[in-house]
Amino acid sequence: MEVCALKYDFASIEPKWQRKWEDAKVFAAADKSDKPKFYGLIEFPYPSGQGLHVGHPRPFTAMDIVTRKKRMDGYNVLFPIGFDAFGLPTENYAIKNHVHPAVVTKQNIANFTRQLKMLGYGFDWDRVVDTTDPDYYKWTQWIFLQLYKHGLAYKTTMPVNWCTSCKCVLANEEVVEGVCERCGAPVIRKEKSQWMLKITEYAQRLIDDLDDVDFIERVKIQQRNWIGRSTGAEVTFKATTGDDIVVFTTRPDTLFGATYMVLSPEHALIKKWAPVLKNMDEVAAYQKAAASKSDLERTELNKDKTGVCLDGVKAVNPVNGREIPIFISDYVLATYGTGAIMAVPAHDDRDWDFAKKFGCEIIEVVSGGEDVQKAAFTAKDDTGILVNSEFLNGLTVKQAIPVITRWLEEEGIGKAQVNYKLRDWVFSRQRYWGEPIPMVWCDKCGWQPIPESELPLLLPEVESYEPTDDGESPLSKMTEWVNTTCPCCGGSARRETDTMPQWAGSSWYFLRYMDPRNDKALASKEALDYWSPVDWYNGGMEHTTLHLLYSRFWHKFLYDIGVVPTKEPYQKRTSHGMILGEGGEKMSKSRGNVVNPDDVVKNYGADTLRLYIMFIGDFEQAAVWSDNAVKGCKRFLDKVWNLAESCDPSTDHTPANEAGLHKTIKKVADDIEGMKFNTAIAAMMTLVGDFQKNGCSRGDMKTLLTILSPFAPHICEELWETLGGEGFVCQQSWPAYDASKTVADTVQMAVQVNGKVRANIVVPAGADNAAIIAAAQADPKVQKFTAGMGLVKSIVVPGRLVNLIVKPQ
RNA sequence: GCCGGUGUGAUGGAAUUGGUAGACGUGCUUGACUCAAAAUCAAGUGCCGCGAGGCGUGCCGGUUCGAGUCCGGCCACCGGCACCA
Repeated sequence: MEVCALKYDFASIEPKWQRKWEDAKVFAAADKSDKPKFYGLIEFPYPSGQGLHVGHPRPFTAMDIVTRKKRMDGYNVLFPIGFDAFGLPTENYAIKNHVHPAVVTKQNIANFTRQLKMLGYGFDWDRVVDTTDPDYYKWTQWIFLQLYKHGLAYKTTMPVNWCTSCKCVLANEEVVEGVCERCGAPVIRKEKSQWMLKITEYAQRLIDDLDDVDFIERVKIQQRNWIGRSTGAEVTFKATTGDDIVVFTTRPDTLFGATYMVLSPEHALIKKWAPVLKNMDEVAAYQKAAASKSDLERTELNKDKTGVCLDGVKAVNPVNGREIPIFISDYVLATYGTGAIMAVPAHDDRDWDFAKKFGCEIIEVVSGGEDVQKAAFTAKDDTGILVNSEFLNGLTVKQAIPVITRWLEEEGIGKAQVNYKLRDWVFSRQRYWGEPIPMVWCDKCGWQPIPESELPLLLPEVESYEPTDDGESPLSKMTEWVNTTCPCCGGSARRETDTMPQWAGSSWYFLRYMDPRNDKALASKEALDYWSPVDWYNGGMEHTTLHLLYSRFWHKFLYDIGVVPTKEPYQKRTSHGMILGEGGEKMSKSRGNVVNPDDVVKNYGADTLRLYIMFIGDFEQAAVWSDNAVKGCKRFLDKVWNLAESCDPSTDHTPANEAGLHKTIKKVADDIEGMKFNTAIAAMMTLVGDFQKNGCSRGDMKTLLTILSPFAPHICEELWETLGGEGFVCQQSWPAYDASKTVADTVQMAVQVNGKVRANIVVPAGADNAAIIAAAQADPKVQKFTAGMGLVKSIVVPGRLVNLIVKPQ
């Protein structure tokens, strides 16, 4: 990166104003104010050892611009920052370098703080939170206890991801395409006892309340898909052993076409049936094979259906009394619905594949498709008509579903049912660097929460941060910490040694900002009432189904127990595109295309970096970093600097600039609100071009500095001071926009003949259509195309164009 | 397979939502300044054509006085989910 000749000394100007802002506390939010409040939020960063990369400044600068504008509009603004500092990379670094993770975290936060201040963000630095601070995680633990007390936290044995090489449990996010993210070894499922949070209890509300918030549509869609609601029916089949087999189906209308059943390999009935199954050896072998399969083997790589038919038990189809075979197969998941299905091969692709392989009967019950012996007919709309289904015959699919559902209810063999793909949240990690789960196991009393008065439950010092060979948390080796007394009976008991996942601290941090030093509550009622909800939250799409969903869940719970005043935490959610390295690839150390903000600031200054990162393209789309294009923004700031030096101090008014100035005031304001930062900057570049042509007054310049200041705050403060402006430019009011000032005397209009542009004419503003058409027809270039033709029709779009439709006479 | 998104000059991207396609930036060309270079300033820059003019927003068709924008049918790339019954 080459260094341009210095036009202005950003290296001394920028720190100067950062110091002045901090000394004057211009960005501190007031706890009480007559002004309306505005709470702008960005996702707090994970303080990694690498420091900020250029991906961070995109959302940060955007929200900094928005909040600086809101202050100028007269709002009491809360724009906070903090650090989401628990997590694996820090722990791994600590293991490798034999440093305490807390020490590493402290260093990293210091470096991030330096970089964030270097970029001139208007954060309220008095409200910084750090999720690893005991004064903070005390309340994370407190929320967990409330969840437990309300029956939303429970411990259960369930299959988890297990890395065969690291011998440790992995979070879903740590499993990439079926292998361990760290070592590349295959990941299998292993039964382990885990703390779980009942997010599923909130599934419907998490869908419904999306209607009340202003989230960009793709976020809503992705959340709805992730929760995955489907409606259908539960139907009970009788087995020949007398047992009930309950299935979930979205297509109860196809019940007459159910020719076999499939249970997941883990289904509880199989154990019960073991004595009567003639091929139990084969069944057990299949179960074992399925259990040791990785997710990858079980899904993507394994399109071929496998399974075993149970020999000795059959099921009875309740609608027609027919005996049908029962299989086990791993294409039926234990964790969805009831873990059992009725198979309708004529109208389900998966069942059809299975039926073909295992020779099951395929009976058409919905007509309207191709031959069901050749392919399944799956249309759910009104194109299909029920056949071979007795009392359903002749109905469409849509009509048949309520009829059969009512029938099932009347017969007592089924009911309408809703299912969700969303699973409960696995909340345990066998790791050191996380919040200890404040629970105690007593052999007599079972799991007991520790008393709230004992919070925070501090993370103890340990010798080694590595998980044990059998995948237990490092805390399990701390016998003097683990061994404790039962809060219930006073007998000896053991502490939970698992810690919380990284998502815990980030699920409520925005509440702590409202009242960050409170030691009586996670935040005071007054602060929560005043600041809630977050007015505008911008963050990455990658957090849509994890952080964003988790924090909405916790917030709804806190609302239910009367802690927070709103059902939803965030009123508005937007999302930015990624910054890619040169060549259009993701920035990564291995590709060597990482851009360090420190270098850019050193060479061009923070204002140039801020401006460029906002000018780079559509905020919501991915954008490719270009060292070259940064220069354009530097040149623009140099021009602004030169103009301020050469502007006419004797006047505050230049008639030639008036219309452009007012148009730009409006354009920039609208574009900030609509996150179209790139076109806002383009408009200011155009205005500066006009200033260069027309000359400009000191007043013109001061107005420009005011609207440019949210984008490039340091240079604007400096020039504001030079031009004799009062106070800080960032504390000025946004300039008033006067629409009447933008009206010109004449307008240019395009003239089309038969839809093609042939000329441009200038007409007085407000000319009537007849005059415009006459002027158009009088233009020599137009006459060339209308000579000898008759005017059939004319269309006038005021201020834009006139279209003459002509035909040979 | 399902759900989203995107496709416009050499290039990053604009286009008041149906009204002059290519704003603004980069790059490139030419000129000024300079011994020279950088920086800066000025002019030019979608394609074909000397010109008049013609052609152009992934492809094919449609609606309209008028389509990048709307409708129908394809193609390509990106992101998310994925045996969810």
